[in-house]
Amino acid sequence: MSDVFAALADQTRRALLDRLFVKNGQSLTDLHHGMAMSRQAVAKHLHILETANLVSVHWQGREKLHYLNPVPLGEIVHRWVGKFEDARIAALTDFKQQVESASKPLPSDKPEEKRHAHQ
Amino acid sequence: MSDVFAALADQTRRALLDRLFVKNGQSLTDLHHGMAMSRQAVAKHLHILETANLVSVHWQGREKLHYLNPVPLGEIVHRWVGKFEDARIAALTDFKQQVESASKPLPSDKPEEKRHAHQ
DNA sequence: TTGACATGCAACCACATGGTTGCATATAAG
DNA sequence: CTTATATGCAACCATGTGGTTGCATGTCAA
Repeated sequence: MSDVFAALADQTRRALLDRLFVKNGQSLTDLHHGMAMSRQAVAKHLHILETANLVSVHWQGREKLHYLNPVPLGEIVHRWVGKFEDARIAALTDFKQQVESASKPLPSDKPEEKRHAHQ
Repeated sequence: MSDVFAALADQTRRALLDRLFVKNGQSLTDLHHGMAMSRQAVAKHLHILETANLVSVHWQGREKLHYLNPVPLGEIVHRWVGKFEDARIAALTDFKQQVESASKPLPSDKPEEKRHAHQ
């Protein structure tokens, strides 16, 4: 779970996933091509994606082909994000209720970055 | 974008979001209560969530109340998950095509963790 | 068999991250 | 006014992370 989010937190790894979107089943050398870092750095990123189960691997002779694995994202993230999605409307309503019941005028209809006297 | 994923990559921060999910609009002290770390550590985490726009803030006297902001999650993550979702079927098809065109028998109908002679 | 190619492993390094403590400041309460 | 409360800021520290380089190993092609 943390693995998936952590894997996605890196720009390079998202770029690798993007490249696999465009063309699935690429080797390390393929994916390294055009990247501004060493092959080993790319290999490390791919291993992280593999561990997070976002990429599956298939050996073919001396080449290790990388494939997108969309399943864990669909399962795990959807469940998490879904939770918040459901709360989307409720959150706004709750905010109004809570702030109004605290007898303070509403500065906006959404909890924005209203800086107070502090800092 | 990276901010959102990075913010979610930490267990403590997800726990904080969970607590705000249960009860929205809590102060730092509220959220610190029961956590096995210093108040300042919690404050740092909250600031990261604030920066990632996952939490909005509203000052009320000397209290800083924290509110869930589900919008960026909905927008950014959904877009990414959707991308994977769309590629779900395509990935399987692509894999079959590519492996078969490489004149190798298909070991399974999905690119699983088939370990080869390596390692 | 020999050489080129694709990958893996390990040591190392700079910087980011998550945590601490101490102290300062603003607000509420007596 | 004084004191307690809620938060912020800054220095500091251990560990994790993203990158490097060098070398070893497995596989394909002459």
